Amino acid sequence: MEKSAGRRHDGHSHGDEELDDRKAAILEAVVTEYIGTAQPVGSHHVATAAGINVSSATIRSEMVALEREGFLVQPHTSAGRIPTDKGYRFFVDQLAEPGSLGPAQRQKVSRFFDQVHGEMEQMLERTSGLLSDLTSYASVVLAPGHESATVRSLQLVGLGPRLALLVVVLADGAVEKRTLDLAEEVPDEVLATAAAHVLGVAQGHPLAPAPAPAPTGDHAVDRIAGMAAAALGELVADEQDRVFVGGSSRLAAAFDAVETVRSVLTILEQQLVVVSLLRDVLERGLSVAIGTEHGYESLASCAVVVAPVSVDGHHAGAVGLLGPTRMNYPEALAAAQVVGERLGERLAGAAGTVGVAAHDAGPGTAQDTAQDMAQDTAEDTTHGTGRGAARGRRRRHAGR
Amino acid sequence: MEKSAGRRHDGHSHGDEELDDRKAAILEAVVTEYIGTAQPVGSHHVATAAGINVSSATIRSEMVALEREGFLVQPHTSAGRIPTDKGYRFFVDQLAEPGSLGPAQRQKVSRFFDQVHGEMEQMLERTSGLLSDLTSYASVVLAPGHESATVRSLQLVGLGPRLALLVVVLADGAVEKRTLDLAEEVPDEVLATAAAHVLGVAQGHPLAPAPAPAPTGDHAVDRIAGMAAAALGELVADEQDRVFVGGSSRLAAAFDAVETVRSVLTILEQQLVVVSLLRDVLERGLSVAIGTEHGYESLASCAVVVAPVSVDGHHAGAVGLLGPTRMNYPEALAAAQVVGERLGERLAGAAGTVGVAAHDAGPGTAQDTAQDMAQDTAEDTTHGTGRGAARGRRRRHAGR
DNA sequence: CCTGGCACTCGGTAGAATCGAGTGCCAGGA
DNA sequence: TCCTGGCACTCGATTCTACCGAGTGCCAGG
Repeated sequence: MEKSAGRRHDGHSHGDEELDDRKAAILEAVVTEYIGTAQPVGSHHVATAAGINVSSATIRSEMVALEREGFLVQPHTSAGRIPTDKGYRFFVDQLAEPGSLGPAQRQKVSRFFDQVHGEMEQMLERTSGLLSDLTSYASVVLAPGHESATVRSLQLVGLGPRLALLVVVLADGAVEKRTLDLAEEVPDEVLATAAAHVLGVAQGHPLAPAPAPAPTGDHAVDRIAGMAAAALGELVADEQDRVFVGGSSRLAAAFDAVETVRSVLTILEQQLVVVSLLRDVLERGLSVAIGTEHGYESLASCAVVVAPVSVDGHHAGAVGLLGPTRMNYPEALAAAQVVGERLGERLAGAAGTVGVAAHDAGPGTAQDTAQDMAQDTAEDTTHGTGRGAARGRRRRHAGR
Repeated sequence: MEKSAGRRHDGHSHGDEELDDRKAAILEAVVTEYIGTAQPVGSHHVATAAGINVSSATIRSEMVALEREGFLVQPHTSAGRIPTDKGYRFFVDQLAEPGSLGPAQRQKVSRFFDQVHGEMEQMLERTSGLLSDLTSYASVVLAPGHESATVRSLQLVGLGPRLALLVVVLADGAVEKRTLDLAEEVPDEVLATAAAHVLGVAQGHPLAPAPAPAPTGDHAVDRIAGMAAAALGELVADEQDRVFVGGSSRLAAAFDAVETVRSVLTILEQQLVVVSLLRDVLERGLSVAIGTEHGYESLASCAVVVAPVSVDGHHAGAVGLLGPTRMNYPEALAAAQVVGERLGERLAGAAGTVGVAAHDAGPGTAQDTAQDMAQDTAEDTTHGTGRGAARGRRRRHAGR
């Protein structure tokens, strides 16, 4: 082992190695084939792939090199090759064509966003269903936090003799609530006065821990106002990250080991984990995390595709896809990208000026929108690492 | 086949047949063993089971009869027996001892309900996690509908120039909201007036389609009031059934065929189906639906255990468990029963007088509560059919 | 009516044989 | 120097056989 005559065009060998065109083509063929069939790919298959014009023997020797460099592995001697995580990574960064959605899918998306209605929670939930439908992978939608949304309205509603509900409406349309145990009977007028008082302090500011309410003369009012103010603070801690998971049944189809399915489902159930997973990946500027690139052991056989949802320029949540490492990256990336974008537009519209979009837009309109979207996708899709990945490289075998 | 000398003590033979004690004991042994091991049970195993004092040969002949009558099946000749759905049904109705939770589990429940806090959605979600933890099955919590809850407060909050949010607070503490596209700019005062106007009509009544608001003089107010009233009607249709599913990863452990897992997960994702499933089962007065007893093909290998959640005497939602037909019925029934009851109490408390329970109740208190609960369970648990199932029958092998 | 005994069934396991996809290597040729 | 066809070899998957043993149905005797 460690044959001395290593074939490196490049001096350094950490991570983002270069591969000559032929190796790259072979790697691409292997990945593509394996994604499709889930079977180890042999040299012969690669030789017959489009765009490759060398014999299987040559391919074999190249494969040996690719294996030595960590892009491929053999499950056992005398079997075909399987891509490693590193192999997938190279594929995603350097090889995969942007890939746009098929027309049917594009139409699905357009139709969805034309027709979806209802409040944010419902919309996000359905969006996750859409993503999962488009791709056949499990999907995750991370709701935008309300960190920056300011308080628009605040109300105290009496529910029982000693029970009241604090209802806060934020500028982005979110409604938060919290029951307050008043400990003694409080007349409605006091509730109203206290609410008005707290609103005076909080209005226009984002939800934040306990903005101290200035004391009035009235003891009862002050007490209630204090409680409400404290509850405001708890609200922000309480319900900040909401996650919507869709299509978890797809996981069962994607993995054949029932144990894998179980462990992945377990992760998906822990919303905290899902949130930090998506956050981590996004923060590192990635849109794809393959295998062990994120830190979660039980997701070692999974890949995660994430796309940000931006409303008016700044990040507000994210959409993600969770599938096997042998997922169809181009498609998944395109789907996440498009849905994330459209969702962002939609959210901006809802909170801003446009309001609920016209239902039943005619087929003509839908068509146009789909066209725009296809454009966007083909041009803008940037998938890959944040570390200045070379873009627009290579485009062999032009004709599929 | 169709041996003429059928051994029926009883004349009629539809559904709820009687079994003599020995057959019943054998059936019970088979079910118990199979639930534990998931392996076909042979006559020898049954013979060594507690409470059975006949030879394996005798058991074999009894088993033949049980098979002929449809309580057992053989996967193939020369294998042990497996209970049929009918076998499980008999077991649940006639044989299974009520079964209470173990002390550790009881404590878990008590602790949970002592500590849980936050708003209803969050509580229900966690409750479903609790149930699933207790039993290792997937759990479903059906949120109480707001059909009977009356409107307490109604507010229109301006979000943008032509956008407002209708916020309705119901007497049970639920908050419903809906964005309204106002089509033109409307000053806040008009929104407030319109809201007050609609509230005058709707307050104290349950949410219902379009309670027509009487016209005032002001055209703008009337227009907004009309929109708000219409939105009220849509609210009731929109968000009526909320379902919380927990522990779906348990399904992967319960079934070994990945295809089964997939199809069950698919069902769980369709909330409508889950809702009507639980409803159906409850309506038929059952607390258990085994195999094909409910109509859903893809759940043929599942059993569903349901317990009602009643708040102040009337039904308000339900809790359910979904597992393989070879589930541990006594335990599942007890868990669902207890959690359903406690959840009901808790909900009644939240909407009524008690308010948020004291946190950090000392171990003494928790202990007492657990005791009460155990009592309740042992005495009251009625699991079985609505068709006047004979209760308190049979109790062989007293000493376990 | 129960029981021990007996012949029989048949799924599951183990081992041997076979198949074939795929490999590594090498000598010959462009 | 690099590619290619050829060849021996590996080894998982498949098939076949034998065999074990859990479990059965049946029957004669208690």
